[in-house]
Amino acid sequence: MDQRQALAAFGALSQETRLHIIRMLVVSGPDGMAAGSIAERAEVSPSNVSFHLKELERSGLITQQRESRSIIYTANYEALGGLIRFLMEDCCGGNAEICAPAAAVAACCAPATKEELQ
Amino acid sequence: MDQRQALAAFGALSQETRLHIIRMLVVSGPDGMAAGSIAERAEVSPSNVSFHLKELERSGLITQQRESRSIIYTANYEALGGLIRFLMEDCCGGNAEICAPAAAVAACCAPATKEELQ
DNA sequence: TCAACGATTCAAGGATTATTGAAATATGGA
DNA sequence: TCCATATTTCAATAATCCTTGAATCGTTGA
Repeated sequence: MDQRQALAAFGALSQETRLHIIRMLVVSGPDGMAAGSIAERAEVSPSNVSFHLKELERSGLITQQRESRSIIYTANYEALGGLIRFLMEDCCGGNAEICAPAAAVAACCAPATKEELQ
Repeated sequence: MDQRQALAAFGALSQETRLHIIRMLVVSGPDGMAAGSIAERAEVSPSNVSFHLKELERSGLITQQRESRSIIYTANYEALGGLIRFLMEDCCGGNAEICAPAAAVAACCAPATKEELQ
């Protein structure tokens, strides 16, 4: 993830509806969610959700794929991980005081595999 | 860090000049930087840097303190760490696939202390 | 082919954010 | 007190973003 992508991703996450959408999509995993379901659960109009989904896709945080009549949106785990990494390394310079507590949090809920730790 | 603060922080980081400022302030550490020095190194006008510094302060990512004629701005390490934590836990639900690689990065450059790992 | 469904696009309007330069404020020293 | 320095505030303009509802597009099944 380069700076250009990070700026777009930060902008995407700075809006309440979009942050809500990202959360839902992370929870729903690889199956993703149809635009209509997202609109319903986020309680926004179809055209409004479409606007925000486009913004999120532009930032690379989600991807779409058509499935019959529906369009299924899925969180891009790699991009989200890349953004966290950008925030830690590129933005905060790997500063221990900033990153160590965050790393501790991650270590608690999801220990990294050997491969990932190399 | 609650959602309201996180939204403001993401918005603050979504602008090139402000991201640049945060980077500089993280590097300069507890000593911080005077508004004038920031403006000079970021190559923006004093009034423009003042606008962005106010925005960053409003988001909680930096703090200010007057030192004689200068106003010194300092990165708020706690807030930055809190934002990373928010991104991992609240936004990404502690998802292993997303958080583990990021945790690995942090583990490389700045191992957490025993206390932080508890 | 036609109607219904799921979703996007478009245009208009309002709201927020960014930039600029001039004026104002606060501080310290002569 | 007066001037210079460091910075902010203000007003005006430009640019971007958000919301809304109507129109459009692609897909499916009758």
